[in-house]
Amino acid sequence: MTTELRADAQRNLERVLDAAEQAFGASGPDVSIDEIARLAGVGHGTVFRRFPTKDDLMYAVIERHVAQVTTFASEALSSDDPGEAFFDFAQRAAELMLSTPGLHKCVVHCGEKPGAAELEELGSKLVARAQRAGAVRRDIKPAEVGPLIRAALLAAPSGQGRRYLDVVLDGLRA
Amino acid sequence: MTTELRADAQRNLERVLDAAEQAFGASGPDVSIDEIARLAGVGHGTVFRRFPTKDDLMYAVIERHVAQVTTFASEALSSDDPGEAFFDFAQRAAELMLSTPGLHKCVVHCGEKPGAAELEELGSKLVARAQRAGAVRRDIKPAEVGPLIRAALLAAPSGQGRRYLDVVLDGLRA
DNA sequence: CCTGAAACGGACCCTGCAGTCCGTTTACAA
DNA sequence: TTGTAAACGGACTGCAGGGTCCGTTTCAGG
Repeated sequence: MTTELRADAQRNLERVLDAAEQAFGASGPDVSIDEIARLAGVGHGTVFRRFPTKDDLMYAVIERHVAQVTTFASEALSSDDPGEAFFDFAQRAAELMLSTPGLHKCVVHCGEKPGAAELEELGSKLVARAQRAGAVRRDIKPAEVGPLIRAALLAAPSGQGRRYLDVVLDGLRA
Repeated sequence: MTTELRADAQRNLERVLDAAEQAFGASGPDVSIDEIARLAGVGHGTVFRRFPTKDDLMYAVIERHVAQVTTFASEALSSDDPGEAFFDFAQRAAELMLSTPGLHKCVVHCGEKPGAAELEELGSKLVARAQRAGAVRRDIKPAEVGPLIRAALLAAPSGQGRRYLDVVLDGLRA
């Protein structure tokens, strides 16, 4: 990819992103940059050189996860059972979310979407297809599905995420 | 009630509570005490004399609302259609929550429950009764219902709260 | 090596906010 | 009216966290 960077810079960039992912994922948007820098074994000036703003760093971390979920979505789209594809996708995406509870709060904090245009589109297709197939209720817009699921997982008191998700998914069925 | 207070103190106490309710209700737990004091037309020292800690103030505000919801619950318990009672109650409670979106975040912030023991109990009865009557799915614990509904409303992008609630309530039906 | 540019990291600045203190004001009772 | 205890409110403190600066270190090409 972008390898216009000096070797040490590249290395530190990765360390910072890893640390940030871990920290934000565990504790949400309120972790301090100092904490992240400490985790990364780096001065906090170094963090700010790469990401002029705390929010920029958060965006970057979220983008990584969004990319992951996006591949889930495109895989699901290649399945030929629309209903099953949708619910399986939701399951997998939720799984990922459950492993990094703090990131939800970050997403909320960011007025949503860093680089989610593509995911948005794939997701919409996925939902629309499932609705056409009669597997998902019609009175809901594709864009609302994500927030709803995220909300359920957010409120789930650790360990209960699965059951909360089930309730919401059942609520989405036609 | 507690009228061991000088007249002006009593008056200011109410102003502070009103202002805090409005501020927390609108913007969540991050509003500053200064802002609340300003809204109440009071020095912020006055706020701290009554509520030694910001969290204490938040508790007080939440307690008010909890009391309100508790009366809803006890009214619902006196109805003789368990299913309808439950879903009506949820509707009314949600209505109240929707009018003060920031308060949810406060509740989350407070590690839950300030004075919710009674509500907890009434709510549990309400849910259990509805489950016995076959109106609500059995694989959910009464204590989980509140958080689930709160979550859906939290994630709803203003105006959509109603639809989100419907999804969750449908998910709860047997 | 040697050298210049790039990267480093911690000292530093600044803002915002929770919580304290104390001199002044106000309610109320005698 | 007046004395006093309660209440007031704003100045002040301490701290945490975001963001900047710059002297020092490290990489990489010649």
